[in-house]
Amino acid sequence: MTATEDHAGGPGDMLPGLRAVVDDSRAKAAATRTRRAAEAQPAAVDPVARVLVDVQLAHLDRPFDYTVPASMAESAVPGARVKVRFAGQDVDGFVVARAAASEHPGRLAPLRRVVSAEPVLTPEVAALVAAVAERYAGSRSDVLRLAVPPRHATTERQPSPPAPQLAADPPAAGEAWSAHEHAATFLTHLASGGAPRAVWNPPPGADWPLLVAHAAALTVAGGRGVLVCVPDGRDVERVSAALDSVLGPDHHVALTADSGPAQRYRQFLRVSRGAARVVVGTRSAAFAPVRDLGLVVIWDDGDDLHAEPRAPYPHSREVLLLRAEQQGTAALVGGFARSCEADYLLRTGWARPLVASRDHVRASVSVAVVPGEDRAIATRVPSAVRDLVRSALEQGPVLVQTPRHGYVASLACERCRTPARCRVCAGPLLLAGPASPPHCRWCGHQELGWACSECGHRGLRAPVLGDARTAEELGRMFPSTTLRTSSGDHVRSSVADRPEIVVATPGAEPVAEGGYAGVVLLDTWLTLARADLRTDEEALRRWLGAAGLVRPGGRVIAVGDPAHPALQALVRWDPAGFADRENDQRLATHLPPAVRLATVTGEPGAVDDALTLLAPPDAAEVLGPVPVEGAGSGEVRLVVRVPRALGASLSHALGELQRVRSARKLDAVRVQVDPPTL
DNA sequence: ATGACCAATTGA
DNA sequence: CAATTGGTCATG
Repeated sequence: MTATEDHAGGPGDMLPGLRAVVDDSRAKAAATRTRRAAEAQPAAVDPVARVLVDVQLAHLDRPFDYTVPASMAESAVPGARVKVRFAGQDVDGFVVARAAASEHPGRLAPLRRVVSAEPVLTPEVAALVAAVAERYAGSRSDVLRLAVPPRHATTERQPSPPAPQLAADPPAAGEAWSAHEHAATFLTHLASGGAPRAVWNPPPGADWPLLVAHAAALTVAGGRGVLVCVPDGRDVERVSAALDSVLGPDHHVALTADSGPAQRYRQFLRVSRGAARVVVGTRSAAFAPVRDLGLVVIWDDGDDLHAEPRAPYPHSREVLLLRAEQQGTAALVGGFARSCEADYLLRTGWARPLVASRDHVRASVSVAVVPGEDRAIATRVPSAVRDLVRSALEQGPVLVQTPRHGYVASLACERCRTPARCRVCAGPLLLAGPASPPHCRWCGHQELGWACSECGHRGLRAPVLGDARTAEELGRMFPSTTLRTSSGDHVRSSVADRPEIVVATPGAEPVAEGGYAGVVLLDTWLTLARADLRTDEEALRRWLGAAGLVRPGGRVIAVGDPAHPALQALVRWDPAGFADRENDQRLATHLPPAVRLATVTGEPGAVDDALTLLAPPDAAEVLGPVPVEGAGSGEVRLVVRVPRALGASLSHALGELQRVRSARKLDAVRVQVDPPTL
């Protein structure tokens, strides 16, 4: 409507209803004019907003300046979500800072809209996101997606109830930690606001969630916040319960992937608003905006669940260590096992060991290894194991750990034991389930009418079986004992203190109230049979994880080769010595963590371009490109490694590669720094 | 990415 | 000589 039309007829000519509409539209037009004017008018104080725009392109991964309209002066705070015009499009972004002036020589565009004045990206987390992006040669926008959960407007409108008052007297942490040498020093520093850093290996049977809760309570009593990262939801539950028992209810939040968007955002806001000072969660929690962070804890850092599967694939341990460094916090890198990376922290002097004395460990558990009996005998349970189970059942529950289905080695002829091989490619045959035909592990060919190449027999046997068959076998051996299984999609979180047998796959072991009277580790040779860099480290981690659930004075028995170094480390309960020796080997063979290693994967042409663009440090070793293993993707992979001290320059070179590649519109390649497997 | 801009190339 | 295409550059 134009001004002329506006005044075309007198108001008296109009019907009352129509007149109201016109008045209303006039008022709206006026309001629009004033709003436009206000927008054109920049804010009186700090009229420049530095904005991180959510754009995928690597070379645009830096802040851009916008003017802050006066109307947004109060709401466009650092950390707020905004919409801005960028390269002709409306894109999302975060305000990372406000400034009095801009370095940018051209005209600045105004912020389009403040989506929410809630400061969800704190300066500390923004700095962490930048460091993680740099470390993993990724973009900040990718890391931001991992760090800040999606907004939930309804939830945001609700206030976050503050945590109740702390009990005046936090329970004695020193007593809980008394089995550990040097614990008093560590805890004293922690309580007084210091930043002690430790690699922590509790003795078998230790109630580690309770120890974490005590360390957290000391930190909170000293006026600082705590962040705990654990591998999975069950561990979150355990630590959560321990925190409730030590701190009282409502002092912490639990962040897990499987809560819905509203619940997730509510918990996030409780943290960012300072209503809760302690956070426990799975890997995404590593970015939680805990106020005045004083302590970071990672439990079982060797578990591959800590490795983020989305670009740029950061590992919780590295995120937390970067954070401890940036924010000057204390750190606890804990687990029954000691990862090579944790051992490296001790070698460089970055952290100190926090472990129980040998005497205490010896008194806590006895571990034995027995060789497997003749495989022709149709049982996997040697008599020594049977005896241990029988006597342990008189005291309480018994845990039996059995390798997963996925680890089943090749099938063999039922009669002559000749390994069954694929007729197409001679790969090993596997059984996916009881009803499906055997298939080849290499080419996937389904073998319908298999017959043994040696004797012509048509029956197959699996030399090693999954948890269901193990349970069956044990059921026949102990017919009057209750038998439970925990694996795959029916994971049990705990079992009562009753004489029963619990068969579980690695990582799915239930906790026993009061601990297991006995722990049995079956088929250890199978876990060791995988061909991977970390096979031995991973095998020992799994065994220690199960054996750690034993009660003080309980017994552990493993079936396998007593001469194997990993099993010897188990018998001596020596995660430290094992990690140390393993790291010596890594050093000699130029493998992580002694070196920093990265891969570049993609189409052959794209990887070729990347290779010419990459300017790695002089000492870098470039291997490949070689075709990626696994059925015909056609992709190739480049491996680049440098001495550990040059890790940062390698990361930087790879980041630069991605920026140049993206600016020149070359085909994408996937860069992975510290890939968990190779 | 997307759009702007410039230069070289093509067609009448 | 204009129209078209391809490359480079910036994005606030």
